[in-house]
Amino acid sequence: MAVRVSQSDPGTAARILDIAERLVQVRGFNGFSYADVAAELGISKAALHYHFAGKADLGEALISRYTSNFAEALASVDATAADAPARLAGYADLYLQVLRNEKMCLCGMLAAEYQTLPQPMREAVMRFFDQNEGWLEGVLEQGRTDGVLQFAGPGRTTARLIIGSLEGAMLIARPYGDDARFQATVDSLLGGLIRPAAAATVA
Amino acid sequence: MAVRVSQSDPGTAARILDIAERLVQVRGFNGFSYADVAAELGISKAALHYHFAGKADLGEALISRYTSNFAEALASVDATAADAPARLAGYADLYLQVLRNEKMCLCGMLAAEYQTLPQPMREAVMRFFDQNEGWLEGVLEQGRTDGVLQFAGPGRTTARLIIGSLEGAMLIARPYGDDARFQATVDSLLGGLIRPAAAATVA
DNA sequence: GTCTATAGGCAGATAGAC
DNA sequence: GTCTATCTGCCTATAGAC
Repeated sequence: MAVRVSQSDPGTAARILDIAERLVQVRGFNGFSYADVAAELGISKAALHYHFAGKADLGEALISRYTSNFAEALASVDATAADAPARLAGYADLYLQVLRNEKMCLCGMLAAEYQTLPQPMREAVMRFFDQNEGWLEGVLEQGRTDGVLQFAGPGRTTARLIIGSLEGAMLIARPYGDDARFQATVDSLLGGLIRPAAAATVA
Repeated sequence: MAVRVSQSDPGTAARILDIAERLVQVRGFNGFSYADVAAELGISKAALHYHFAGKADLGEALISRYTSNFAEALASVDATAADAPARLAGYADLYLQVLRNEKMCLCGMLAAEYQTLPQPMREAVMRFFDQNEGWLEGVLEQGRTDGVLQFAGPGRTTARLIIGSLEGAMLIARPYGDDARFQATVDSLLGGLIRPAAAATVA
């Protein structure tokens, strides 16, 4: 009694989030229901409401966890990629992995449905993109300073171009079920940012 | 009696399409209902079913008309823009006009909801993107031949980059309600395609 | 072409037993 | 924590009168 968890069973809550996350990434927030999650998890709809009072709460939790997980992935790229070009490639690879599972980026999907989302979810979606912009801006400016990247204007603008291009490339590649189409688009985009002289160094 | 229209009243059908189109572009295909359209048009839901038997039929008609209208807009750009750079700018401006009305591209929105769409709508969505790719490819290859555009690889790949980047930039700019953000992204994208020397004088 | 009325189903959510 | 049962509301769609 002295020591106890302050929340509901993390195992079940996490499993709910896993299922709901995939459903949103495939079908959208307006394209899945509590019944879908309940059926897949093998519990009742009412039990879901115990863990997440309403769909809006579930949605907030989804974005929050997704953003945290993405931050970890970015830290991992920082830790393993040697220079800015490699970090950009690692960033694009995060998107490719999502597309390979026939999913859309969670927040890209929610951006499409933005006008139908409750306010807390809206704010959380924007925070995700803000986080991505900030990380990319840092990589881009560092790369330019190091002389391995080339682009005009502020890094923030090119960061936004990269995010938008990757989200849009995912959006369109998914109907065609064509990962190669996505990869070719990415190569074309990032190829224009890498200084030719430095390109050989990347291997 | 000898002469009569072969279809339902085009006026009402067109008005239904106008309202439904905007609703889909703002809220998504899974985010609006017959009741929304009926209320806005001031008729009953049952009357809608007279013009469009089911939601799927309405959806097909929406994409079909949107694709036709877009083709006309592309022809207009061809007719008014003097060279490839101007045509690319005109193309991007079509997207900006949509974003200004706080809407997403109809087919960009439907691409997000792709997995929930009936098969005929899926095919129509892809045809829209195919049309865009074809037009852009022509503009790009012509511009490269004329020495006013520069890009590596096949025109088709850069065409896909442009479509994806514009769709993605719209997708993300809309939550922020920031047209300038979109425009800056577009400038950054297209700026990399225009040959510096050729921008001022040709040959 | 448009209406009212309604069918039949699924949505998100709650009450209360266990 | 999970259940069954149920509520209320909205959804797409249809029947039949006008």
